[in-house]
Amino acid sequence: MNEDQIIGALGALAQETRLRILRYLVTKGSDGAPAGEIGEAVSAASSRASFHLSTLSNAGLVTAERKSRQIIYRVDFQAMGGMIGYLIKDCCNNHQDVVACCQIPGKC
Amino acid sequence: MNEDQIIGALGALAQETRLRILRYLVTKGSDGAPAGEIGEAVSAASSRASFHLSTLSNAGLVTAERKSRQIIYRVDFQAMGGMIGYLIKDCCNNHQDVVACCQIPGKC
DNA sequence: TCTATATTTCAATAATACTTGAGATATTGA
DNA sequence: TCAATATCTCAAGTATTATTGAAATATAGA
Repeated sequence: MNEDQIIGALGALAQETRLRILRYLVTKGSDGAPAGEIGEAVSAASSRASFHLSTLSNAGLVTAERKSRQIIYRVDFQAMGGMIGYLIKDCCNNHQDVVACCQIPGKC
Repeated sequence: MNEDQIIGALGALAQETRLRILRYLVTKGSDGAPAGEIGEAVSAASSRASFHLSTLSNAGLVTAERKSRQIIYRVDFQAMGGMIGYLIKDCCNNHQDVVACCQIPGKC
């Protein structure tokens, strides 16, 4: 992941509706969820949900797969891991305070 | 860390100049660096550096301490860890693909 | 083919964020 | 107190992003 991708991914998550969409999709795991259900879950009209879903998709954090009339969105956990790994390693240089927060359950 | 704080922190990092400032400050560790030096390091005029530094500071990701005429900025590694820990735990629910990226050196 | 469903795209508007340069504030030392 | 240094604040202009509702596209089934 390069700097532009990281900035895109961080920017994609730095928005209330999109962060909620991502968290909702995390609960759905590999099943994912269709756009309509996602919009309802985060109380967003269809065009608004679509806009935010494509922002997340452009940032590479979610995938989209058409299944008949619906489009199923899923979290790309590898991409999330890539972004978070970049923050820990490249950005924070594995600083012990950061690593501790990420490894010790209940800490931070 | 609550949702608003996370969004603030993510938004603060989702900008080229600020991400570079943070990375520069990481290399400076607990010594930190004064605003002028930071601005020079990222090729930003003083008012621009000041704007981005206060954005990072408002987000809680860096601290500011006046030392005579200079203001020394430092990364708040605990805050960085808090943000990253939130992403791993609360947001991604400790999904194995995410955790693997963060723990296995060289992975992702 | 017609109709209903699911989602996206578009245009207009509103809200936020970024950059620039000028001027203000804080601190130090002569 | 005065001048120099370091940084911040402000206002104006520009750019980017978000919201809304209407219209377009894609798919499925009668």
